[in-house]
Amino acid sequence: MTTSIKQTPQALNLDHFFPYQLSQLNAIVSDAIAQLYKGRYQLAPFEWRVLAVLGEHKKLAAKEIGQRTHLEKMQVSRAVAGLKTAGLVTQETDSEDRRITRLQLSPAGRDLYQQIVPLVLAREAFLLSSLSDEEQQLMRKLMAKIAEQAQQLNDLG
Amino acid sequence: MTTSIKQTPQALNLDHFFPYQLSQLNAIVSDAIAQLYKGRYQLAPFEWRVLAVLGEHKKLAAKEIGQRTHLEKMQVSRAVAGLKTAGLVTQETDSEDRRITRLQLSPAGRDLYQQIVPLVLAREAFLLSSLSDEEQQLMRKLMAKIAEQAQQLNDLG
DNA sequence: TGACAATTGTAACAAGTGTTACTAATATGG
DNA sequence: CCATATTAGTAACACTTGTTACAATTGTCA
Repeated sequence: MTTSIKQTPQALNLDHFFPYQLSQLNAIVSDAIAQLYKGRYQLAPFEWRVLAVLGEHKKLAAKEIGQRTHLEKMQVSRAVAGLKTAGLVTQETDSEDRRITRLQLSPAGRDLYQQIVPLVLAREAFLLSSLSDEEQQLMRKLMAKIAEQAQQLNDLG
Repeated sequence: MTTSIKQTPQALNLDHFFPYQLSQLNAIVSDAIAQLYKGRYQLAPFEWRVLAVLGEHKKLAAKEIGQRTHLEKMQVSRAVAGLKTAGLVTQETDSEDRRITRLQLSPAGRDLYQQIVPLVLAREAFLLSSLSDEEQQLMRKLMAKIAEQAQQLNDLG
């Protein structure tokens, strides 16, 4: 729209550069959430994500987990390995297609999930608590708009 | 504010979880920018960031670069090593304090900087182009608010 | 001064992540 | 059916990143 061509030599100030601001925000928000599962429950970020989807859906195949978490299958494999070692998930091969392994939370995993989820949601609420409901709505809307633009660029290669 | 205590078992849906949305947005926005310096100029993300601050300020110490880019000193060291190998920065030890090495862009580095900056700023503009000026202002304001909340959490440990 | 602490930057190692290759199982199609 | 292709998941390798330890230089205070 407003593609005004400037003659002045363009300068870049990182602190005012949107993608940089975004990555900084993401870093501290991620840290704020990671605190909850890292120290207390010894989970890695990907493990936490896998645990989260297994909490909502029981008996998922590894591939399905990957789709829901947007993780590569290898990342899922490693996260599952960690969670199995910790005794948080159980694995059984599908009886109809033995290539597939069905995963679900163990009782311990479910306990942990039910402990963490309220903490995590409370943090999310705290993070957003200085925004009004309208502002929260708007924030998500604006994020979606920007995501759409970025996706366009990435789709080109 | 609206901290209503719910009795219903809380559920977590990743796709509606704000920190997750944020990390997804950051990922695609980062990719959209990285395209510009990765393929064409063979720069790593940290190298690009170091280049960016050296473009605005000449003759910085490695430590100062770290402060401005929010990178660890080791990350700076490696980025600088890469940039030196590529002939984009020059290094000389400070005459007053020989622990310090003063860094600045080489002519080639400055050329590259001046090529990349317009591209990068144009992408930033495109990313934000579906937002009105007011929305852009608001977006930054909301991001700052959330960052403040998150920082609070992280400062506690 | 001169011994000890602090600072700057890098090297060396550990840990994590991505990429490719592979095994096991199932689908396809001549 | 049997050879080939495809799919699910993992192992093995290379590469990146983080952590710790260190050498070199300067500051500090008895």
